[in-house]
Amino acid sequence: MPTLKYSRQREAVKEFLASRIDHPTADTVYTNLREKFPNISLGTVYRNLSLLADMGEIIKITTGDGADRFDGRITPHNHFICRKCHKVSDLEMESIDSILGIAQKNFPGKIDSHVTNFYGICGDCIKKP
Amino acid sequence: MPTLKYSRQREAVKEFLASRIDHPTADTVYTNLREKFPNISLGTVYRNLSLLADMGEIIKITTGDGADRFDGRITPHNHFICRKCHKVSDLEMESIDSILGIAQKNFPGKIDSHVTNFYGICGDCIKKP
DNA sequence: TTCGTTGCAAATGTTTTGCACCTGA
DNA sequence: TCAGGTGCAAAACATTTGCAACGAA
Repeated sequence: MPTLKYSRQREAVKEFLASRIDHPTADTVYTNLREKFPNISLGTVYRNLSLLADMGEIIKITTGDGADRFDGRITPHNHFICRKCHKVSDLEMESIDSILGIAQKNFPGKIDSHVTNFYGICGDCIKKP
Repeated sequence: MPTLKYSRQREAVKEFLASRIDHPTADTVYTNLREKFPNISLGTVYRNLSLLADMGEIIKITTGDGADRFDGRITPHNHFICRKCHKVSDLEMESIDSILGIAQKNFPGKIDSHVTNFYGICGDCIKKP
């Protein structure tokens, strides 16, 4: 692996994600960064998102519903995806990492992590008709 | 929603998935069904996979690693994805649905389900260098 | 100077869709 | 008959990549 070099664009991607509590797609990151870097390209955004995710400085969220989303919050937490408005929310909940032990029983490989996404109707959508 | 009509192709898609314990992609389904239906199109395969998944007769698995996969087994279970060979396996484990209650605490919406994928190194890859 | 990074555009891989024809009920 | 299903090809998306120019160390 090559040594990373500083880049304004990469810093801006990270900073932008840290400033948001929603979970932007690559395209949203791109659109917003264009204000500060009018010439930034989508390829650069994808390259940096991928690098940052590999380094563990951001989290990539795959919902299976359109484009991947990215999260600047890296403390362990889970996500909720609304079936109606497709919004992704952070869940404030106690750790469920004990499910790793449950899954590991009788399994011949080595399980080291899990990704759990919860689904349902979000608080906002419940109120609407 | 329109009334479904019988179709040989849809039956064959369902039957093919029921016959496999791995978790084929749409393209794998397509390639295999071509033996029985030389003119079947990828579009038809996708349309039927999508229909069957909506009806709950098969499960769509999004791993975030290449194409989606499909599972003909619909009894509740979880999946393991190997970081090395990217194989998807069924996990035989006790229910972890109690995490729904944990997630629901302090959450304003209505959580009705979860998808949990486990990651690590599978039994086969552990043996290899 | 060196080598990672960027912008641009083209390419890739996956999935969806428009349309004319076919088929089950 | 008629609404749903199919094959084919084109389109739509999301993401990746080749390359020449740029910029940090």
